[in-house]
Amino acid sequence: MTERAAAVPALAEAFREHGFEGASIARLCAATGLGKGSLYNFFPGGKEEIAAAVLADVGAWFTGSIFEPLRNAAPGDPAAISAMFETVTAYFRSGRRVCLQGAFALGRERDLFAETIAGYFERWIASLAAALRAAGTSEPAARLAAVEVIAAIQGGIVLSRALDNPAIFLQVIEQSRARLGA
Amino acid sequence: MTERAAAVPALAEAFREHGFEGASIARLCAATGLGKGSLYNFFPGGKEEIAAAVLADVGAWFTGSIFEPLRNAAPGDPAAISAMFETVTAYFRSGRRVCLQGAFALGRERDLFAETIAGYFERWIASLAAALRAAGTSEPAARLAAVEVIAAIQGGIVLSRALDNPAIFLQVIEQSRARLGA
DNA sequence: GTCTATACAGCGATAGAC
DNA sequence: GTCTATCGCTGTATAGAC
Repeated sequence: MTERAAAVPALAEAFREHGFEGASIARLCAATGLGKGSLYNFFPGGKEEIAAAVLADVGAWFTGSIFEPLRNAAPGDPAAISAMFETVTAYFRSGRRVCLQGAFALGRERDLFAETIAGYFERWIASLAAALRAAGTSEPAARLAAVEVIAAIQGGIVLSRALDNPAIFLQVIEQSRARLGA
Repeated sequence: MTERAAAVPALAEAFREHGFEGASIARLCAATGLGKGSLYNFFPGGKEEIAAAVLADVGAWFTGSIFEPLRNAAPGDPAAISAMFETVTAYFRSGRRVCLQGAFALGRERDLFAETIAGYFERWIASLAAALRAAGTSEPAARLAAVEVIAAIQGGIVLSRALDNPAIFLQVIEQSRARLGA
């Protein structure tokens, strides 16, 4: 693993905590332990390239840990969907941890990374819809349900952070899970 | 007092479009047509006082236009809940317009305005739950459903902006509405 | 009360020593 | 490659003229 790749998780966390604008180069250096020289050596494109690398890394993690397992769901078995809820709950720390793509979607940064953000959610929707079809849901209903569940997850993060109460996130997850019979 | 209050809607829109950090004093001046001198005259506390005034104004609008109508819901009649969905859809422009309290909840600004943000969502949850009870939902189920619906609205904004597709917001609204029988 | 000028800190980014 | 120094700019906020 290159040093560049090794720094990405810490960079991601800094963006999650401070947002795109709030994550200054100085803070990114502090978060990684790298000097400005090293950071610009790894990411000549500066902050925008750093954020792009972070989004790509997070997207790859979701693909491997969530989207692909959903696509490989066994017919008639909701286990893959149930696993998604557990993985998502752990990843977002019951709503304490922000979804980078979701947070960026609410700000000006959305325009900078529009395709990346849209692709992330499109892949999530498509793979969850595929798992729902495998579990027995009809074609049009599967995509509608997938959109509803992912919106619930995003809203659960917003609401649990707003109320500073992770139980809200867990409640929303359980409601979605029950709705899907997973 | 009057001129100060008159500037607040434009200030709110600037915060919605640029976020708390991105809404610089210069941009707030441009958005209102006021000079820096006037802005600091109206809001001696600077940006933080401006944002607080904006949050208070938005909160008051929601109280009068959404929370109170929900609380005044006629027993057995879901019309007030139905009206909420329509008002919310218009206010958030089918997800094109960001929820200030929701967006702030995802960033560092949350800590600055924690009580205000929490109060906004608490009042929304409580008044929607009251309307659901009036419409015939049992006590514990009403609050659970209220949380779920408000999370869906917030997530619908995130998702429709991420996919740059207002139809996503409208779909989520319709699903919530159908679920509540409104 | 509103303007312009300005103070001072922090920003992203670059240059040059090593 | 990594450091420090620094550039040019913009940020918030204030001071003082009018």
